Amino acid sequence: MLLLHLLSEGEKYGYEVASEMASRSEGRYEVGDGTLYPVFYRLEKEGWVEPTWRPRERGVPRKYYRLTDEGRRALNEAVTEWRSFVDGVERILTGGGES
Amino acid sequence: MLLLHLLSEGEKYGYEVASEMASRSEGRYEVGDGTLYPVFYRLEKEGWVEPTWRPRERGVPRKYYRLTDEGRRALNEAVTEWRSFVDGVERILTGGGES
DNA sequence: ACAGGTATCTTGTGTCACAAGGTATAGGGC
DNA sequence: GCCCTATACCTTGTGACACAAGATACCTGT
Repeated sequence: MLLLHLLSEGEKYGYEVASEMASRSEGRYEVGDGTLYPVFYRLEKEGWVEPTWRPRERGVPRKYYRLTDEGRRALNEAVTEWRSFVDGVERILTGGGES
Repeated sequence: MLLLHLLSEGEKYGYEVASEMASRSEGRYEVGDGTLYPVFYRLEKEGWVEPTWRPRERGVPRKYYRLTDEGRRALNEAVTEWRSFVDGVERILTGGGES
């Protein structure tokens, strides 16, 4: 979901997303690349993102991912589901418990 | 965390907790017993809960779990961590993204 | 030359949620 | 008496996944 969201801001490549996750979360969500790339593959398999290799004059080529329309739908759905989940947990957590 | 919280309301047994999860969440978190019991074992191994077998005049005996002081500390810590996590996700989710 | 940052990918490990199956007791319907 | 359902506990196997570690390759600064 977070990956899809970051891509909704525009085409990005893996390393960039990883850096953004780390900086935006102030170092609390340092997702390693060994975790990141498999997630991209899953999203691609679902048809939610589309990769494009962009060679550069200098440096190794970058694989940019673009969010598809399907992906945007999936993102909205995922966010709704996430918020519902959080609400549910909070309802159990605040329901009658003392501590 | 949810298990610990439910036990913080008083000694409970497995089947009871599963039912409460389902009813409180209005059927959205139906955790099966094949999931539940292993969780109890993990909590017990950490010293956060303590089981007591209570035989009944009728029916199979029930295994009640009680939250320890250690468990109460762990619960508070887990809730704090959970809220921090949710805040972090929300920060990424609302930070500059259009949809 | 070499160290460190950029950039992608693969493999192996351990954890865990869940489904499915097993055991046992009790009550209700036929 | 017999089956079905509900209660109540437990175990095993499967599949998914997060993560660490390692591999490859290019570029920059010292």
